[in-house]
Amino acid sequence: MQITSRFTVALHIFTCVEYFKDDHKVTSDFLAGSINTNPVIIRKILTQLKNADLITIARGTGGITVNRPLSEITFYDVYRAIEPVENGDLFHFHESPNPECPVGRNIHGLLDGKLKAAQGAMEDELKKHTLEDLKKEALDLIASEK
Amino acid sequence: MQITSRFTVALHIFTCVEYFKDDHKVTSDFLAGSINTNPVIIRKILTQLKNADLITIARGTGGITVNRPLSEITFYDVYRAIEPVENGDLFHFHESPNPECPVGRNIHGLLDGKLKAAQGAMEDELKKHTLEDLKKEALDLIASEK
DNA sequence: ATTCGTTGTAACTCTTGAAATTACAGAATG
DNA sequence: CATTCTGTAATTTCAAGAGTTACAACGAAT
Repeated sequence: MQITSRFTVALHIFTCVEYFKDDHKVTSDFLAGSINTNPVIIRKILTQLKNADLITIARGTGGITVNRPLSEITFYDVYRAIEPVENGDLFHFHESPNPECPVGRNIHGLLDGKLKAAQGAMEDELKKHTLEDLKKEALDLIASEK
Repeated sequence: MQITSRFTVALHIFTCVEYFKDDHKVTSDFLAGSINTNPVIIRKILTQLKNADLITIARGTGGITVNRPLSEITFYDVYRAIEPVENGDLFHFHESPNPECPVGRNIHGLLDGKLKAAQGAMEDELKKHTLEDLKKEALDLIASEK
């Protein structure tokens, strides 16, 4: 199983908002065009980002405002906003090992810490990158195209 | 989305094999009892572990042999054997961003490295633990129960 | 050689979740 | 109040995990 593409879509959204905010009104329709998906998908993701207090959305007129300086929003913040995964666990444990088996009743205790550590390592890596980095790199990369 | 429980089941299997090998014949039925699932599920996972050359399975008589010293099998080896995830990518990227959009045609280049790094951090953490560690900790923990 | 206990696998169901789509009500602005 | 968006419900499609049944293939013991 993979982590949903809504996460990369969310990062794509932020990049578009920054890149286009002075030239176009950035609506869900506009974003859907760049990302090549359905506007409703975009709106659902925007709602998640809004619920996480990362952005503000203007109704009627349309338009997205980022609530914090880009340098203070990490990939992890976006990841958490998007992944409503069951109590945040990356690894899905088999539900009901047999408590009458010595291995079965201890397997959780044996593995939980290690799995959490692996998940934590991934998340810490996501914390290293901010939307500010992403914006800068995007501008550089697009500039170098020409 | 979460990583399939087949991974924790696989680790459970290895622990059982080591813990019970002198007392019981460890068959897929026996394992299914400890893990509390269906024997066919176990057999499918065993087949994956066999294909990864981690174990040998005796037909007819039943029984599982680990092919390498436990200290030379890491959690990552088991993870790779179990997760047949599309070209090994943890993060699922949205398929077809618009190539006519400057952001759309560059988003992959911008994110791929960072996502790989995050995945790599998680995998490196899994590489730190071997089945030998798991066996020892299991024996300790079960001994401390009494 | 036959029987018996296992494994290997196909086929099917059930459930869940992502993604996409349609439709329309609600809100803001000119 | 008309226009332009967002918010959201309802529905469909698709893929994958997990579980189950059924049975063929295999190996060892008697």
